[in-house]
Amino acid sequence: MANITQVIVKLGELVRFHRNKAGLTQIQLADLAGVGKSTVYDIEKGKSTVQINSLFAVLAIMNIDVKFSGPLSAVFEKWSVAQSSDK
Amino acid sequence: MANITQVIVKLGELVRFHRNKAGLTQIQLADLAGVGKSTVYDIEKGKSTVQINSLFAVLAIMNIDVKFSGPLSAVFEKWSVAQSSDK
DNA sequence: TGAAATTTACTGCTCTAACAGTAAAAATAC
DNA sequence: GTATTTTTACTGTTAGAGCAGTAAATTTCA
Repeated sequence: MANITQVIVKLGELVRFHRNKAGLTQIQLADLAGVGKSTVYDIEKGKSTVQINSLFAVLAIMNIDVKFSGPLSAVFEKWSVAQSSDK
Repeated sequence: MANITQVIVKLGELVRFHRNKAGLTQIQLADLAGVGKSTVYDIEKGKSTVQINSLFAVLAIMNIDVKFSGPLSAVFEKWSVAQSSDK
């Protein structure tokens, strides 16, 4: 699953699946997420140029969690908390 | 970590952290990812309107994995494979 | 089957993301 | 300390995302 396009398409399918199970229409989800109906359609269709705020707004409504993990995630997490306690 | 803005800001910090550890400048990363230098800057700054293809291209270079998980992810996975074996 | 609801696929319009270029600010190296 | 690199923060331009409206295609359901 390296290909970016495939990830986005799969993500769209995941959104649609959750929306259907939730019994929502695209328009209803769009209204809830505060985006246009075309945007929901684009996301489900796997359009790669949607903006992350639109995507994340939709994901939040569907309770779909996003997790990013790099090879240095653990190190970053420690560094991150150290940063916030700096003066 | 519910707030979308916070997630995006944190993501930008994660990218910057990985980039620094990799010893790359923003321009080098931008060239590798095939995006403009401003886009890398925007991502690291936590701009919420970057497009997912730009973001994912950068994440791929940094070997940062993206995982989406909703309450129905397991069900979706089964449904997904069932779909692909349909005629 | 046929009617209603939903999705798909267009439309034009507006707004802005992406971009390279540049310059100032900050960080790093010497 | 100064010079160099890098980052930050602007610019104007261009391409296209977002959007509501609409209509056709599809699905749902009685």
